[in-house]
This record gives sequence, structure tokens and C-alpha cells, in this order.
Amino acid sequence: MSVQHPSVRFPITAADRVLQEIQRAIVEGEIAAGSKISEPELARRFDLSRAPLREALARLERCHLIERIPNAGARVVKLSTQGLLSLYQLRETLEGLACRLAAEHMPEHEIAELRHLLDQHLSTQRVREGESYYQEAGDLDFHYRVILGSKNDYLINILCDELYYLVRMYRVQLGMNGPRVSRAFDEHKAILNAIANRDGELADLLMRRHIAASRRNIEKQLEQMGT
Amino acid sequence: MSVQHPSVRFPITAADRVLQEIQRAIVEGEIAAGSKISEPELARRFDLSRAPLREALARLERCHLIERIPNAGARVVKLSTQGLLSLYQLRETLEGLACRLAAEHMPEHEIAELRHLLDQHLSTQRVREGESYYQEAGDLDFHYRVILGSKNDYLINILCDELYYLVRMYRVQLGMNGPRVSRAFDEHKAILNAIANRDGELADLLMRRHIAASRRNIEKQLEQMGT
DNA sequence: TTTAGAATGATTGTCGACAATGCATGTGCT
DNA sequence: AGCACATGCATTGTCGACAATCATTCTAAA
Repeated sequence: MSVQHPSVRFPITAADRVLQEIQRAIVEGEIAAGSKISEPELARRFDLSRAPLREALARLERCHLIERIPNAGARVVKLSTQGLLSLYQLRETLEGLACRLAAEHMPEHEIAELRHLLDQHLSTQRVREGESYYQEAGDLDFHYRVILGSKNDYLINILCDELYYLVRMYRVQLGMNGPRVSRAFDEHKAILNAIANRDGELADLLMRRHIAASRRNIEKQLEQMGT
Repeated sequence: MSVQHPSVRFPITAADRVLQEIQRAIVEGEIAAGSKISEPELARRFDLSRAPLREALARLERCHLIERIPNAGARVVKLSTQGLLSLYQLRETLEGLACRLAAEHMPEHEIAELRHLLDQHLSTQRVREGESYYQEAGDLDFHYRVILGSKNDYLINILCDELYYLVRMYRVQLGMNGPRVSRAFDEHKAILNAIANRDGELADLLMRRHIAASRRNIEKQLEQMGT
């Protein structure tokens, strides 16, 4: 069901392992947004030295989950309307590009697999109506494959390594669900058709709209919470 | 003449200092492209421990100047036509976006400063005809300010921190000069005018063309060298 | 002779301790 | 009372050494 992440090679090193754990903890809010990060504390908590921990922190900074100030420490990033706007502005443009490139470079068999994936989603959608987790995983899975289909390593790196977890953090902590769940499938289908028809321009447009709609949805949630 | 980089805070820590030195060395080809990186060797060369050096290597990986394989080591990135194409595809889209946002968000005084900068370039251009270094610095300076004018932190981070040095590496090692030098100024001027007129769509288009032209120029050089 | 495997060497990953820096509390002066 | 400064503490940055892993070379068997 889920696709393996390019950079999420199996946790070879201890730093890799603790990185994944902290990533999950931050994304799911287990470590509160805006809270201070203490290296000695985390080192004790995960039972390892500060050396691999600092390596993990460096990568957390890379994917914008924490912010470090030299000689002062690190803080978990704070969610904000401004940040969400900036992030989704980027996603619109970048994933639009990814779609256009995917329409050019995605091999036929990958398109077939992606179509198969959407069919699976459609069949499970009826059953799991309202359960946002599966929807989210499926949605991200779709976006993932399109991005990988672009065959542009830098683009893949930015979207799948550097922005991915932050996007997930917004979606998890603000709760991406509601009536959009069912619409997303149709939009995915339309995007896929455009890619299959090798119509990069249309795929680009549809993806940008798709993400813009998603942004407005989360923005609404954010305003209701009154941040 | 040159604008200070957001992330290039003054080398507070030793890791910061050595990072800048290695960055320069790689960009200018002093450390050959494709060569293997030896941690002990670099540690001796820059006279510090491996701890800050590894911190620097982590950041070098972040800006795509080296590639690391767990438990195996790191290699300086190799320049390739494919890599250049992917990189400039991204730049076209991203800097286009930066222009559109700059047209919306750039305050008047920054636009005035940018216009002043271009006048300076025009006056020094006659004198330094053919000297590619100043041209390059000036060009990058212009792009820099536009990007900063977008006021989108993620976009700024990607373009100024993660892709900047790689772009410079291609330009330095392949030699960005020739008849395009004079044209670039006119294109900059046109972009600036679009931004000043708050015409984001036009600024976007002009910047994408500008970068596409630059890409073709370097591509030509690369083919002649026969890589 | 070729190939599989083991030993060797070097490199990376990790650890614990020390040094340097920043933050907070407390003190003295205006 | 309020502010500037000094002191103490906690945290971060750096170091040297050890452990684990990988690449290479040498050996031995087919």
C-alpha cells in the first residue's frame, strides 16, 4: 500500500533509526510544536550518544522540522498560517512541474501501476469512509509516485525529503479530512489521465488546482482553531 | 557589491568556517569533481577534529556538492549534462515563482536598490568587459535579491542554500562567459521593470526565458568539452 | 587459471569527556 | 526602584579514542 521513500533506506546507522523516531514524534505532535530540544535529554530518551543524535538533528533541520541557532539550541518548528501558505505555494509550483515532467518521462508500466493503485483506493474508500489516516496515506502515496515519475533527482529530493514531513505535520496536526476526501480521488484520477495522455500542461494545471484546494481546506481548519 | 547570504551567517562555529572553505574548494574545482572524500585527510588539512568536519559534510550533502553512502564514504558530485538539465529545469520554475512573488511582495525601496544595482553593473560592464567573474557575481547578486524579494522562506532556502553552490559550480567549472554577458543585463532590466510594474506573470515568464537561455549557453559549453 | 573465501587494513560510526559559549540568577550602583 | 554587571549553571561545540563496517589483498581449492 505504501511506497518506500527514497531517502528512507533501512535504518542502517543508529542516527538513521533515531531520526525516524524523532521525525514521527514531531510530526504526530508527541514532541510539542515550538518546544525546545534538549540534546542530553533526547540522548537519554533514545539511549545513545550525542554524536548520532546531532547527526539526526542536522537532518531534522534539513526537513524544516526544527530550527537551530548556533550555541543556543534547537526548537521544534511552530505551525503558522504564513508557513502553511508559503509551503503550499511551493508545492503547487513544484508538484505541478513534477506532473509535467511525469507526463513526459513516466514509463507506461508505472502509469499502469498508478492506475491500479487508484482502483485500490476507490474500493477501500467505501469501506473506510471518514478514516483520515488511510486517505492520507493513499493521497501521499499517489503524490509520491507522480513525483518519482518526474525523474528529476533534485525535484524528488526537495519534495520527498525536505518538504514531505512538514506537509505531513500540517495535515496530521490540523486534521486533513472532511468532504474533500471523496473529491480528492476524482482529482487524482483526472491528473493520472492527463499524464497517461502525455498532456503535461493539463497535468500541471490539474495538480496545481488540486493542491490549492487542499490548501484552502487546511487553511479553513487553521482559522477555526484560531492560531 | 555582493549581498550577504542568509545562511552564511558569520562563521560562528569551526564547522561553519571549514564548511565555507570546502564549499569554495569544491565549487572552484580545487577538490576534483568525482573524487573521494577522506575524513581523516580533510581533518588534518583544515586542522580540526572529525566532529565539526562531519557536520560540514552533512551540510555539503544538503547542497548536493557531495554524495554520501552509509559506512562507505563520500564523493564529490560529478557534473553531467543530465544533472545540469535537471538543475536548470528546477531553477526555471522556482525562480519564475520567485519573480511572481517578488512582484507581489517586494517593497518599493528594495526595488529601488535593485535598480541602483543594475545601473552599477551597466557602468562597470564597459570596463570589465570579458571578465567573467564580476559578471557572474553581479548576475548571482541580481538573482539573489529577486529571490529574497519573494519573501517565501522555503523558496529562499532552496534556491539560496541548497541549489546555489551547485549552480555556481557548473558556472565556474564550465566557464560562463561569452556574448551572453551583455544580453543578461538587458534581460535583468526587463525583469526588474516587470517586478516594478507589479506584473508577476510577465516577470515569471521573463525569468524563465532568461534561465533557459543561460542553460542553453552552458549546455553548449558542456557539449564542446565532450563530457 | 579462476574463483570463492578469509584475513588485513583503512575508513566510518559511536562514545565519553573537556572546552567554550550562552542564559539565568543574584548583587551592587545610580 | 531600576539597570548594569558579575557570577554560576546548563547547554552546545569540539576533541581523541574505540568499535563496527567495508574494501582490498592474499590464499587455497576447484
